[in-house]
Amino acid sequence: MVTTRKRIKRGEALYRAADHFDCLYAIRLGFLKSTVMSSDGREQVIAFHMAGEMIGLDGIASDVHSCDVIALEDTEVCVLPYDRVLDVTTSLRSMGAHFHKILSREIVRQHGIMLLLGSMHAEERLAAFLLNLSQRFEARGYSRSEFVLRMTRAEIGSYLGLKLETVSRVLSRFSHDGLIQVNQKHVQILNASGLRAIVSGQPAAADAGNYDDDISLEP
Amino acid sequence: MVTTRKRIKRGEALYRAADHFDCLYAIRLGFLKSTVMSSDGREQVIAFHMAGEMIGLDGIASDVHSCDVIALEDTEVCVLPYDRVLDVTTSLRSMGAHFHKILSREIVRQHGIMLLLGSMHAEERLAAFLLNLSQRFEARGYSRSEFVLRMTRAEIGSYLGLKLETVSRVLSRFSHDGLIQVNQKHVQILNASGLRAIVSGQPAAADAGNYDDDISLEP
DNA sequence: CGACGGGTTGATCCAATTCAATAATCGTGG
DNA sequence: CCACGATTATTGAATTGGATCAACCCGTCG
Repeated sequence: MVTTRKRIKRGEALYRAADHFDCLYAIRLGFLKSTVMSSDGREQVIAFHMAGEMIGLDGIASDVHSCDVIALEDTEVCVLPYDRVLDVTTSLRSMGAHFHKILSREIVRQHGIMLLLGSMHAEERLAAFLLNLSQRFEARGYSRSEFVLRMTRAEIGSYLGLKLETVSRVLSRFSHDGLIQVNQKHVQILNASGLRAIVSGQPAAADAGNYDDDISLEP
Repeated sequence: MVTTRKRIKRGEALYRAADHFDCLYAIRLGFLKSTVMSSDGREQVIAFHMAGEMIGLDGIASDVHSCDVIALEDTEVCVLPYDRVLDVTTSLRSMGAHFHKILSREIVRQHGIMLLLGSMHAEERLAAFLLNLSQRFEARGYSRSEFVLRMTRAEIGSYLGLKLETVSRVLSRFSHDGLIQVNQKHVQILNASGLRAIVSGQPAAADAGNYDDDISLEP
Protein backbone atom coordinates (compact mmCIF):
# COMPACT_ATOMS: atom_id res chain seq x y z
CA MET A 1 0.00 0.00 0.00
CA VAL A 2 1.37 3.40 -0.98
CA THR A 3 1.88 5.36 2.16
CA THR A 4 2.86 8.96 2.55
CA ARG A 5 4.10 10.58 5.70
CA LYS A 6 2.88 13.65 7.45
CA ARG A 7 4.37 15.69 10.24
CA ILE A 8 2.35 17.62 12.78
CA LYS A 9 4.00 20.07 15.11
CA ARG A 10 3.17 20.27 18.77
CA GLY A 11 -0.13 22.06 19.22
CA GLU A 12 -1.28 21.60 15.65
CA ALA A 13 -4.27 19.58 14.57
CA LEU A 14 -4.05 16.46 12.46
CA TYR A 15 -7.74 16.96 11.74
CA ARG A 16 -10.71 18.62 13.34
CA ALA A 17 -14.34 17.74 13.88
CA ALA A 18 -16.36 18.39 10.73
CA ASP A 19 -13.30 17.93 8.50
CA HIS A 20 -13.98 15.65 5.59
CA PHE A 21 -12.78 12.10 6.16
CA ASP A 22 -10.35 10.71 3.60
CA CYS A 23 -7.77 8.69 5.36
CA LEU A 24 -6.67 6.93 8.47
CA TYR A 25 -3.38 7.56 10.19
CA ALA A 26 -0.90 5.22 11.81
CA ILE A 27 1.24 7.05 14.33
CA ARG A 28 4.94 6.59 13.62
CA LEU A 29 6.09 8.63 16.56
CA GLY A 30 4.72 11.31 18.78
CA PHE A 31 1.82 11.80 21.10
CA LEU A 32 -1.67 13.16 20.44
CA LYS A 33 -5.02 13.74 22.06
CA SER A 34 -8.54 13.42 20.70
CA THR A 35 -11.18 15.79 21.97
CA VAL A 36 -14.88 16.25 21.47
CA MET A 37 -16.74 19.46 22.09
CA SER A 38 -20.31 19.76 23.31
CA SER A 39 -22.66 22.24 21.72
CA ASP A 40 -22.16 24.63 24.62
CA GLY A 41 -18.40 24.56 24.27
CA ARG A 42 -17.32 22.11 26.93
CA GLU A 43 -14.31 20.19 25.72
CA GLN A 44 -13.63 16.62 26.71
CA VAL A 45 -10.47 14.65 26.00
CA ILE A 46 -11.60 11.22 24.88
CA ALA A 47 -8.25 9.60 24.18
CA PHE A 48 -4.49 9.94 24.18
CA HIS A 49 -2.64 8.27 21.33
CA MET A 50 0.92 7.10 20.96
CA ALA A 51 3.19 5.50 18.40
CA GLY A 52 1.83 2.35 16.80
CA GLU A 53 -1.80 3.27 17.22
CA MET A 54 -4.27 3.99 14.44
CA ILE A 55 -6.40 7.10 14.48
CA GLY A 56 -9.11 8.56 12.32
CA LEU A 57 -11.54 5.67 12.78
CA ASP A 58 -14.25 8.06 13.91
CA GLY A 59 -14.45 9.46 10.39
CA ILE A 60 -15.59 6.25 8.74
CA ALA A 61 -19.06 6.53 10.25
CA SER A 62 -20.21 9.45 8.14
CA ASP A 63 -17.28 10.57 5.97
CA VAL A 64 -16.78 13.41 8.40
CA HIS A 65 -14.57 13.47 11.45
CA SER A 66 -16.34 13.81 14.76
CA CYS A 67 -13.46 14.85 16.98
CA ASP A 68 -10.34 17.00 16.96
CA VAL A 69 -6.95 15.32 17.03
CA ILE A 70 -4.15 17.53 18.32
CA ALA A 71 -0.45 16.74 18.59
CA LEU A 72 0.90 17.05 22.12
CA GLU A 73 4.43 16.84 20.79
CA ASP A 74 5.94 16.89 17.34
CA THR A 75 4.45 13.89 15.64
CA GLU A 76 4.81 11.90 12.48
CA VAL A 77 2.03 9.79 11.04
CA CYS A 78 1.63 7.46 8.13
CA VAL A 79 -1.26 8.51 5.92
CA LEU A 80 -3.50 5.64 4.80
CA PRO A 81 -6.07 6.68 2.22
CA TYR A 82 -9.29 4.94 3.22
CA ASP A 83 -10.00 3.96 -0.38
CA ARG A 84 -6.83 1.91 -0.43
CA VAL A 85 -7.69 0.45 2.97
CA LEU A 86 -11.03 -0.62 1.55
CA ASP A 87 -9.31 -2.16 -1.46
CA VAL A 88 -7.08 -4.24 0.74
CA THR A 89 -9.68 -5.21 3.33
CA THR A 90 -12.15 -6.32 0.70
CA SER A 91 -9.76 -8.21 -1.49
CA LEU A 92 -8.06 -10.12 1.28
CA ARG A 93 -10.36 -11.78 3.76
CA SER A 94 -7.68 -11.95 6.43
CA MET A 95 -7.11 -8.21 6.07
CA GLY A 96 -10.81 -7.59 6.37
CA ALA A 97 -10.91 -9.60 9.57
CA HIS A 98 -7.87 -7.78 10.86
CA PHE A 99 -9.33 -4.37 10.22
CA HIS A 100 -12.57 -5.35 11.93
CA LYS A 101 -10.48 -6.26 14.94
CA ILE A 102 -8.85 -2.84 15.01
CA LEU A 103 -12.26 -1.19 15.04
CA SER A 104 -13.68 -3.59 17.60
CA ARG A 105 -10.67 -3.15 19.87
CA GLU A 106 -11.37 0.55 19.94
CA ILE A 107 -14.94 -0.17 21.02
CA VAL A 108 -13.78 -2.48 23.79
CA ARG A 109 -11.16 0.02 24.94
CA GLN A 110 -13.85 2.64 25.30
CA HIS A 111 -15.92 0.29 27.46
CA GLY A 112 -13.10 0.48 29.98
CA ILE A 113 -13.13 4.25 29.95
CA MET A 114 -16.86 4.32 30.50
CA LEU A 115 -16.42 2.02 33.48
CA LEU A 116 -13.81 4.39 34.80
CA LEU A 117 -15.85 7.54 34.22
CA GLY A 118 -19.03 5.97 35.48
CA SER A 119 -17.95 4.28 38.64
CA MET A 120 -14.51 5.25 39.90
CA HIS A 121 -13.29 7.80 42.41
CA ALA A 122 -10.57 10.32 41.66
CA GLU A 123 -7.79 8.17 43.11
CA GLU A 124 -8.94 5.09 41.25
CA ARG A 125 -9.09 7.04 38.01
CA LEU A 126 -5.60 8.40 38.37
CA ALA A 127 -4.19 5.03 39.38
CA ALA A 128 -5.84 3.38 36.39
CA PHE A 129 -4.57 6.13 34.14
CA LEU A 130 -0.97 5.77 35.29
CA LEU A 131 -1.06 1.98 34.99
CA ASN A 132 -2.54 2.23 31.53
CA LEU A 133 0.19 4.60 30.38
CA SER A 134 2.83 2.42 32.01
CA GLN A 135 1.54 -0.65 30.21
CA ARG A 136 1.43 1.12 26.86
CA PHE A 137 4.93 2.49 27.22
CA GLU A 138 6.19 -0.94 28.14
CA ALA A 139 4.47 -2.48 25.11
CA ARG A 140 6.46 -0.03 22.98
CA GLY A 141 9.77 -0.89 24.54
CA TYR A 142 10.05 2.03 26.91
CA SER A 143 10.28 1.86 30.66
CA ARG A 144 7.07 0.94 32.39
CA SER A 145 8.20 2.60 35.58
CA GLU A 146 9.48 5.94 34.41
CA PHE A 147 8.02 8.21 31.79
CA VAL A 148 7.09 11.72 30.83
CA LEU A 149 3.49 12.88 30.75
CA ARG A 150 3.03 14.62 27.45
CA MET A 151 -0.20 16.26 28.51
CA THR A 152 -1.05 18.96 31.04
CA ARG A 153 -2.91 18.38 34.30
CA ALA A 154 -5.94 20.00 32.73
CA GLU A 155 -5.88 17.50 29.87
CA ILE A 156 -5.53 14.58 32.24
CA GLY A 157 -8.43 16.00 34.22
CA SER A 158 -10.58 16.35 31.15
CA TYR A 159 -9.83 12.79 30.12
CA LEU A 160 -10.64 11.43 33.58
CA GLY A 161 -13.62 13.64 34.27
CA LEU A 162 -11.82 15.59 37.00
CA LYS A 163 -10.59 19.15 37.49
CA LEU A 164 -6.91 19.90 37.15
CA GLU A 165 -6.60 20.77 40.83
CA THR A 166 -7.90 17.33 41.75
CA VAL A 167 -5.40 15.69 39.42
CA SER A 168 -2.58 17.65 41.00
CA ARG A 169 -3.75 16.86 44.52
CA VAL A 170 -4.13 13.14 43.90
CA LEU A 171 -0.71 12.93 42.26
CA SER A 172 0.76 14.69 45.28
CA ARG A 173 -1.02 12.25 47.58
CA PHE A 174 0.29 9.26 45.61
CA SER A 175 3.73 10.76 45.83
CA HIS A 176 3.39 11.34 49.57
CA ASP A 177 2.26 7.71 49.99
CA GLY A 178 5.32 6.47 48.15
CA LEU A 179 3.36 5.04 45.24
CA ILE A 180 4.95 7.29 42.67
CA GLN A 181 7.44 10.08 42.37
CA VAL A 182 6.28 13.15 40.47
CA ASN A 183 8.26 16.05 39.26
CA GLN A 184 6.15 18.16 36.99
CA LYS A 185 5.66 16.02 33.88
CA HIS A 186 8.15 13.38 34.89
CA VAL A 187 6.63 10.39 36.67
CA GLN A 188 8.21 7.36 38.23
CA ILE A 189 6.09 4.47 39.42
CA LEU A 190 7.45 3.11 42.68
CA ASN A 191 4.71 0.71 43.67
CA ALA A 192 2.61 -0.60 40.83
CA SER A 193 0.82 -3.16 42.98
CA GLY A 194 -0.21 -0.37 45.28
CA LEU A 195 -1.74 1.44 42.33
CA ARG A 196 -3.45 -1.74 41.23
CA ALA A 197 -4.90 -2.13 44.69
CA ILE A 198 -6.31 1.36 44.49
CA VAL A 199 -7.91 0.67 41.12
CA SER A 200 -9.58 -2.38 42.65
CA GLY A 201 -11.17 -0.20 45.28
CA GLN A 202 -8.82 -1.20 48.09
CA PRO A 203 -8.54 1.70 50.54
CA ALA A 204 -4.77 1.59 49.99
CA ALA A 205 -4.15 -0.95 52.79
CA ALA A 206 -1.87 1.11 55.05
CA ASP A 207 1.31 0.91 53.05
CA ALA A 208 3.55 -2.03 53.93
CA GLY A 209 6.64 -2.62 51.91
CA ASN A 210 5.35 -4.63 49.03
CA TYR A 211 7.72 -3.14 46.56
CA ASP A 212 8.34 -6.74 45.60
CA ASP A 213 7.52 -6.64 41.94
CA ASP A 214 7.75 -4.14 39.16
CA ILE A 215 10.55 -1.95 40.33
CA SER A 216 12.74 -1.57 37.31
CA LEU A 217 14.84 0.91 35.45
CA GLU A 218 15.16 -0.21 31.89
CA PRO A 219 16.85 2.02 29.25
CA MET B 1 -27.29 -14.68 4.08
CA VAL B 2 -28.81 -17.52 6.05
CA THR B 3 -30.15 -16.12 9.26
CA THR B 4 -31.57 -17.94 12.19
CA ARG B 5 -33.61 -16.39 14.95
CA LYS B 6 -33.12 -16.59 18.64
CA ARG B 7 -35.39 -15.63 21.52
CA ILE B 8 -34.18 -14.40 24.87
CA LYS B 9 -36.52 -14.07 27.78
CA ARG B 10 -36.52 -11.08 30.08
CA GLY B 11 -33.59 -11.32 32.46
CA GLU B 12 -31.68 -13.85 30.43
CA ALA B 13 -28.32 -13.26 28.80
CA LEU B 14 -27.75 -13.25 25.06
CA TYR B 15 -24.07 -13.69 25.87
CA ARG B 16 -21.70 -12.99 28.69
CA ALA B 17 -18.19 -11.63 29.03
CA ALA B 18 -15.64 -14.35 28.28
CA ASP B 19 -18.09 -16.27 26.09
CA HIS B 20 -16.58 -17.28 22.81
CA PHE B 21 -17.48 -14.97 19.95
CA ASP B 22 -19.15 -16.55 16.95
CA CYS B 23 -21.80 -14.26 15.71
CA LEU B 24 -23.32 -10.85 15.68
CA TYR B 25 -26.95 -10.19 16.41
CA ALA B 26 -29.46 -7.85 14.85
CA ILE B 27 -32.27 -7.05 17.25
CA ARG B 28 -35.68 -7.80 15.74
CA LEU B 29 -37.64 -6.70 18.74
CA GLY B 30 -37.06 -6.21 22.40
CA PHE B 31 -34.77 -4.25 24.64
CA LEU B 32 -31.38 -5.15 26.11
CA LYS B 33 -28.53 -3.74 28.15
CA SER B 34 -24.79 -4.28 27.89
CA THR B 35 -22.75 -4.27 31.06
CA VAL B 36 -19.10 -4.51 31.94
CA MET B 37 -17.78 -5.59 35.31
CA SER B 38 -14.63 -4.32 36.95
CA SER B 39 -12.29 -6.75 38.66
CA ASP B 40 -13.66 -5.76 42.05
CA GLY B 41 -17.23 -6.45 41.02
CA ARG B 42 -18.55 -3.01 40.18
CA GLU B 43 -21.00 -3.27 37.33
CA GLN B 44 -21.47 -0.54 34.77
CA VAL B 45 -24.16 -0.39 32.12
CA ILE B 46 -22.45 0.75 28.94
CA ALA B 47 -25.39 0.69 26.54
CA PHE B 48 -29.07 0.05 26.03
CA HIS B 49 -30.10 -1.55 22.78
CA MET B 50 -33.35 -1.62 20.90
CA ALA B 51 -34.85 -3.07 17.74
CA GLY B 52 -32.86 -2.45 14.59
CA GLU B 53 -29.50 -2.22 16.32
CA MET B 54 -26.60 -4.60 15.94
CA ILE B 55 -24.88 -6.07 18.96
CA GLY B 56 -21.94 -8.35 19.57
CA LEU B 57 -19.37 -6.05 17.95
CA ASP B 58 -17.23 -6.17 21.09
CA GLY B 59 -16.46 -9.81 20.40
CA ILE B 60 -14.65 -9.24 17.11
CA ALA B 61 -11.62 -7.76 18.87
CA SER B 62 -10.40 -11.00 20.39
CA ASP B 63 -12.91 -13.74 19.53
CA VAL B 64 -14.20 -13.42 23.07
CA HIS B 65 -17.00 -11.19 24.27
CA SER B 66 -16.01 -8.47 26.68
CA CYS B 67 -19.39 -7.56 28.13
CA ASP B 68 -22.64 -9.14 29.22
CA VAL B 69 -25.77 -8.53 27.17
CA ILE B 70 -29.00 -9.05 29.09
CA ALA B 71 -32.56 -8.82 27.83
CA LEU B 72 -34.65 -6.25 29.68
CA GLU B 73 -37.79 -7.65 28.08
CA ASP B 74 -38.53 -10.67 25.95
CA THR B 75 -36.41 -10.20 22.90
CA GLU B 76 -35.87 -11.71 19.50
CA VAL B 77 -32.64 -11.39 17.59
CA CYS B 78 -31.38 -12.40 14.21
CA VAL B 79 -28.22 -14.46 14.48
CA LEU B 80 -25.50 -13.49 11.99
CA PRO B 81 -22.56 -15.91 12.01
CA TYR B 82 -19.46 -13.74 11.79
CA ASP B 83 -17.91 -16.05 9.20
CA ARG B 84 -20.76 -15.28 6.85
CA VAL B 85 -20.47 -11.58 7.64
CA LEU B 86 -16.81 -11.76 6.68
CA ASP B 87 -17.69 -13.55 3.45
CA VAL B 88 -20.09 -10.83 2.47
CA THR B 89 -18.01 -7.88 3.59
CA THR B 90 -14.93 -9.11 1.78
CA SER B 91 -16.61 -10.11 -1.43
CA LEU B 92 -18.61 -6.96 -1.86
CA ARG B 93 -16.71 -3.73 -1.41
CA SER B 94 -19.84 -1.75 -0.66
CA MET B 95 -20.74 -4.21 2.08
CA GLY B 96 -17.27 -3.90 3.53
CA ALA B 97 -17.61 -0.13 3.62
CA HIS B 98 -21.04 -0.44 5.16
CA PHE B 99 -19.87 -2.73 7.91
CA HIS B 100 -16.96 -0.42 8.71
CA LYS B 101 -19.51 2.32 9.13
CA ILE B 102 -21.49 0.27 11.61
CA LEU B 103 -18.37 -0.25 13.71
CA SER B 104 -17.27 3.36 13.40
CA ARG B 105 -20.71 4.63 14.34
CA GLU B 106 -20.46 2.68 17.56
CA ILE B 107 -17.13 4.37 18.28
CA VAL B 108 -18.58 7.82 17.64
CA ARG B 109 -21.65 7.06 19.75
CA GLN B 110 -19.39 6.18 22.65
CA HIS B 111 -17.58 9.51 22.32
CA GLY B 112 -20.86 11.15 23.20
CA ILE B 113 -21.26 9.00 26.28
CA MET B 114 -17.76 9.86 27.42
CA LEU B 115 -18.55 13.53 27.03
CA LEU B 116 -21.65 12.99 29.11
CA LEU B 117 -19.89 10.98 31.81
CA GLY B 118 -16.90 13.27 31.90
CA SER B 119 -18.45 16.68 31.95
CA MET B 120 -22.15 16.78 32.66
CA HIS B 121 -24.17 17.26 35.82
CA ALA B 122 -26.93 14.93 36.91
CA GLU B 123 -29.70 17.00 35.33
CA GLU B 124 -27.85 17.32 32.06
CA ARG B 125 -27.23 13.58 31.95
CA LEU B 126 -30.84 12.71 32.54
CA ALA B 127 -32.06 15.26 30.02
CA ALA B 128 -29.64 13.93 27.41
CA PHE B 129 -30.70 10.39 28.21
CA LEU B 130 -34.39 11.10 27.79
CA LEU B 131 -33.84 12.98 24.54
CA ASN B 132 -31.70 10.17 23.21
CA LEU B 133 -34.37 7.59 23.98
CA SER B 134 -37.04 9.83 22.52
CA GLN B 135 -35.11 10.23 19.31
CA ARG B 136 -34.45 6.50 19.01
CA PHE B 137 -38.08 5.62 19.60
CA GLU B 138 -39.14 8.14 17.01
CA ALA B 139 -36.67 6.71 14.48
CA ARG B 140 -38.41 3.37 14.95
CA GLY B 141 -41.87 4.73 14.39
CA TYR B 142 -42.94 5.00 18.01
CA SER B 143 -43.95 8.14 19.81
CA ARG B 144 -41.09 10.45 20.61
CA SER B 145 -43.04 12.00 23.46
CA GLU B 146 -44.40 9.03 25.32
CA PHE B 147 -42.65 5.79 26.09
CA VAL B 148 -41.91 3.15 28.66
CA LEU B 149 -38.53 2.86 30.30
CA ARG B 150 -37.58 -0.75 30.07
CA MET B 151 -34.81 -0.42 32.64
CA THR B 152 -34.81 0.25 36.36
CA ARG B 153 -33.62 3.46 38.02
CA ALA B 154 -30.51 1.63 39.13
CA GLU B 155 -29.72 0.67 35.55
CA ILE B 156 -30.25 4.22 34.33
CA GLY B 157 -28.00 5.40 37.14
CA SER B 158 -25.31 2.92 36.26
CA TYR B 159 -25.43 3.99 32.64
CA LEU B 160 -25.24 7.68 33.53
CA GLY B 161 -22.72 7.36 36.33
CA LEU B 162 -25.27 8.28 39.00
CA LYS B 163 -26.93 6.57 41.94
CA LEU B 164 -30.50 5.41 41.61
CA GLU B 165 -31.70 7.92 44.21
CA THR B 166 -30.27 10.75 42.15
CA VAL B 167 -32.03 9.47 39.05
CA SER B 168 -35.31 9.31 40.92
CA ARG B 169 -34.85 12.78 42.37
CA VAL B 170 -33.96 14.40 39.07
CA LEU B 171 -36.89 12.76 37.31
CA SER B 172 -39.16 14.07 40.06
CA ARG B 173 -37.68 17.54 39.65
CA PHE B 174 -38.20 17.46 35.87
CA SER B 175 -41.75 16.36 36.49
CA HIS B 176 -42.28 19.15 39.03
CA ASP B 177 -40.89 21.66 36.52
CA GLY B 178 -43.32 20.50 33.89
CA LEU B 179 -40.65 19.14 31.57
CA ILE B 180 -41.89 15.60 31.72
CA GLN B 181 -44.53 13.48 33.35
CA VAL B 182 -43.31 10.35 35.10
CA ASN B 183 -45.25 7.48 36.44
CA GLN B 184 -42.94 4.71 37.40
CA LYS B 185 -41.61 3.42 34.10
CA HIS B 186 -43.97 5.41 31.96
CA VAL B 187 -42.57 8.74 30.76
CA GLN B 188 -44.11 11.53 28.75
CA ILE B 189 -42.00 14.37 27.44
CA LEU B 190 -43.87 17.64 27.79
CA ASN B 191 -41.16 20.13 26.89
CA ALA B 192 -38.37 18.77 24.76
CA SER B 193 -36.81 22.19 24.16
CA GLY B 194 -36.60 22.63 27.90
CA LEU B 195 -34.69 19.37 28.13
CA ARG B 196 -32.45 20.46 25.28
CA ALA B 197 -31.72 23.69 27.09
CA ILE B 198 -30.70 21.73 30.16
CA VAL B 199 -28.34 19.54 28.12
CA SER B 200 -26.70 22.71 26.80
CA GLY B 201 -25.98 23.85 30.30
CA GLN B 202 -28.75 26.45 30.49
CA PRO B 203 -29.89 26.77 34.09
CA ALA B 204 -33.41 25.92 32.88
CA ALA B 205 -34.31 29.57 32.16
CA ALA B 206 -37.20 30.03 34.57
CA ASP B 207 -39.85 28.08 32.70
CA ALA B 208 -41.89 30.12 30.22
CA GLY B 209 -44.38 28.41 28.03
CA ASN B 210 -42.29 27.35 25.09
CA TYR B 211 -44.24 24.21 24.50
CA ASP B 212 -44.21 25.32 20.89
CA ASP B 213 -42.65 22.31 19.26
CA ASP B 214 -42.60 18.63 19.88
CA ILE B 215 -45.82 18.08 21.70
CA SER B 216 -47.40 15.16 19.96
CA LEU B 217 -49.29 11.97 20.59
CA GLU B 218 -48.73 9.61 17.72
CA PRO B 219 -50.02 6.00 17.80
C1' DC C 1 13.26 41.60 33.63
C1' DG C 2 8.30 40.96 33.59
C1' DA C 3 4.53 38.32 31.82
C1' DC C 4 2.43 34.13 31.20
C1' DG C 5 1.34 29.27 31.14
C1' DG C 6 1.59 25.39 34.05
C1' DG C 7 1.63 23.45 38.60
C1' DT C 8 0.78 23.16 43.68
C1' DT C 9 -1.78 23.90 47.78
C1' DG C 10 -5.26 25.78 51.08
C1' DA C 11 -10.12 27.15 52.41
C1' DT C 12 -14.74 26.94 51.40
C1' DC C 13 -18.81 25.28 49.10
C1' DC C 14 -22.08 22.38 46.93
C1' DA C 15 -23.89 18.50 44.14
C1' DA C 16 -24.38 14.02 44.59
C1' DT C 17 -23.89 10.09 47.69
C1' DT C 18 -25.12 7.67 51.65
C1' DC C 19 -28.17 6.22 55.06
C1' DA C 20 -32.76 5.53 56.17
C1' DA C 21 -37.69 5.10 56.14
C1' DT C 22 -41.83 4.37 53.43
C1' DA C 23 -44.67 3.34 49.53
C1' DA C 24 -45.93 1.30 45.25
C1' DT C 25 -45.70 -2.65 42.11
C1' DC C 26 -44.83 -7.24 40.66
C1' DG C 27 -44.61 -12.11 40.67
C1' DT C 28 -45.87 -16.32 42.74
C1' DG C 29 -48.07 -19.90 44.84
C1' DG C 30 -51.80 -21.35 47.88
C1' DC D 1 -58.16 -14.36 43.18
C1' DC D 2 -55.80 -12.65 46.76
C1' DA D 3 -52.03 -12.51 50.08
C1' DC D 4 -47.25 -12.10 50.80
C1' DG D 5 -42.49 -11.44 50.08
C1' DA D 6 -39.45 -9.30 47.00
C1' DT D 7 -38.21 -5.92 43.96
C1' DT D 8 -38.45 -1.11 42.56
C1' DA D 9 -39.33 3.70 43.42
C1' DT D 10 -39.75 7.92 46.12
C1' DT D 11 -38.36 11.16 49.51
C1' DG D 12 -35.88 13.19 53.55
C1' DA D 13 -31.66 14.21 56.34
C1' DA D 14 -26.88 14.00 56.97
C1' DT D 15 -22.35 13.47 54.92
C1' DT D 16 -18.59 14.01 51.78
C1' DG D 17 -15.65 14.01 47.63
C1' DG D 18 -14.51 16.84 44.37
C1' DA D 19 -15.32 21.56 42.54
C1' DT D 20 -14.53 26.26 43.07
C1' DC D 21 -12.10 30.26 44.41
C1' DA D 22 -7.80 32.04 45.45
C1' DA D 23 -2.95 32.64 46.48
C1' DC D 24 1.48 31.46 45.23
C1' DC D 25 5.62 29.18 42.96
C1' DC D 26 8.44 28.06 39.12
C1' DG D 27 10.39 27.98 34.53
C1' DT D 28 10.38 29.92 29.98
C1' DC D 29 10.40 33.18 26.55
C1' DG D 30 9.91 37.69 24.35
